Amino acid sequence: MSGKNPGMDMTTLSALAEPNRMNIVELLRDGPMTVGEIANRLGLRQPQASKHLKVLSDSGILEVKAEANRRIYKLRAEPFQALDSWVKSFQRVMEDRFDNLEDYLRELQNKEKSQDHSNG
Amino acid sequence: MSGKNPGMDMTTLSALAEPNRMNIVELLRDGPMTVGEIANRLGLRQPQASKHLKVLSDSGILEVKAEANRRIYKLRAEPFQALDSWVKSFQRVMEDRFDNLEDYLRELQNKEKSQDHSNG
DNA sequence: AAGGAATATTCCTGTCAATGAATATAAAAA
DNA sequence: TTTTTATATTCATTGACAGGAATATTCCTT
Repeated sequence: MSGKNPGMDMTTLSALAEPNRMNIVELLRDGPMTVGEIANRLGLRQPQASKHLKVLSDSGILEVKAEANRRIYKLRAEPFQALDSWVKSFQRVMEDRFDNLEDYLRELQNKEKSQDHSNG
Repeated sequence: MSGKNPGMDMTTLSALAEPNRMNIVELLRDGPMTVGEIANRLGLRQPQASKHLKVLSDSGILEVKAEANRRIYKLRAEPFQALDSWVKSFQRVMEDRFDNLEDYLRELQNKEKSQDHSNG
């Protein structure tokens, strides 16, 4: 219960941290697209495209709609919202304590003195 | 020149897409911290901590301040701003074409007809 | 029903990156 | 100057994961 909440879903990040997958995500800005179209536009082989799309779907970044033979992939809003709030929470923190570095240095100095080994 | 701008720096993402590094970043919400303190609090060995900190620094997520013996690491605002604008650009796009899926389906149908192989 | 198109899955292989252990470097303390 | 503290770096090992090739599956077309 002592919330050590990582907050951000790691699968989202690791899914995006791969060039081809990032390219897919960027491509899908243009709207929903079939596997074949994605593979063509990005110069990927169909199986690799499918694999990357699976990773992206599993992580919740994309969703699929089966249309007969085709599978149409499109972006999902949720993970981007999650990323957004995560980033914002950091921006807030950084505004506050923007440069407590000097405070921290003084803390360090004090600790030194409190555990002072010199015989005074 | 034909701007195929990935926009988002991949090193930022891949740096964050590793649990220990994410933990470090989360920990540094509390403010700047030395290597030893980070290692202790996260139960990491010092060398591993240093290595992860190097990755985070190289990617621009952290910056170091050398203070005598110690190295004090702290968060940098810039990569979070970059992430923020990247995410926002997506949110805008998704608001617009939120569900052009049906449009796309009709496009598909049309293409089928235009490249119709039946003898008319 | 047969053939073909679109997509997914499996298996293998190579590569990269995280880990552990040991060691190097730098500064502080004695 | 020797020792100790704090941190970085090197090297070898290992595990995860992306790519390639082949194949399975599903649906459409004829």
